[in-house]
Amino acid sequence: MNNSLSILKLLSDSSRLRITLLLKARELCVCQIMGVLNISQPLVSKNLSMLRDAGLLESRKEGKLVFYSLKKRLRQPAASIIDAISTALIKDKTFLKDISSMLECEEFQKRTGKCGMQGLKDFIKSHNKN
Amino acid sequence: MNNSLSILKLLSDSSRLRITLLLKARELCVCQIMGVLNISQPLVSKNLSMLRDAGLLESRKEGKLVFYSLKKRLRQPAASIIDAISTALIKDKTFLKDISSMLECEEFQKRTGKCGMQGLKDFIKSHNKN
DNA sequence: TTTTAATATAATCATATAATAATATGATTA
DNA sequence: TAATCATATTATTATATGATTATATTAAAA
Repeated sequence: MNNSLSILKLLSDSSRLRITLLLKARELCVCQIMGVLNISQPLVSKNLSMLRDAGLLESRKEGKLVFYSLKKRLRQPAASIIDAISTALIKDKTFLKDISSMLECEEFQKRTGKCGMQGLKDFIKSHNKN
Repeated sequence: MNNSLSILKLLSDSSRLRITLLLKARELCVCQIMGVLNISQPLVSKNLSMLRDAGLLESRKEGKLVFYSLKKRLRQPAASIIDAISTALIKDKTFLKDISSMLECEEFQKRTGKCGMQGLKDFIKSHNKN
């Protein structure tokens, strides 16, 4: 029961749930996540390591960057819970905005060729105003 | 997203998850729940009203007693999350013990003919020692 | 080899929440 | 009607947790 409880507790936080749903769609590095969610870097790092410690995420280093992704084969009940939520949130406003911001991020990075935390944040901010 | 988050937060508490799983199996009154889980009456009442306010439970009065049960047709993602967890916990030690205590409660109440909070607690306590 | 960029960790603060104790309400029974 | 039982609510305390600031680490670039 403790395992189920800790999964539920992890996902019951807004930042961690949004991160989880983003990483279900695509592998992302820390700076991309903070750009998309517009939350501080330490908070992103802390939440990522909590999710990784619980066995939900895996990570790989690429130079300065650390890329995180949702594990392909999760244990139960994590797999079913995440499926249920992502199904329920398919048309959720916050989720759709996050995904949209993520795609904009990618485009931005292809153009600039680097992660660019501050530039990324500014980019997202100006994008969200429209 | 807020709805999903509040469901997750509600179920991420040990007492509330155990109550939810019990009520998935059977309708119970407040005193039965406190007897089975061995937690205080105010805590049971508070958690029950939180779960009911979130739309997970329904209740009916019968004299002094208030019986609670899990709604038959829950909304998503609550329905799928609860299904996932109860499936994952089918052989969970705590869950099985709770179910077993619940059945003992029933038998006790059939014999005595009343809810008998204190007697119930003592009964469960002595039962758990064996 | 100094910088700078990206990430992680530590310390702190503020808020939220679980749990308990005390009290109130409402319904049955003596 | 007084007493008791079952439940609900309120107040309070203790703990947990989210968020921020500051600092450390690691790697690339100047």
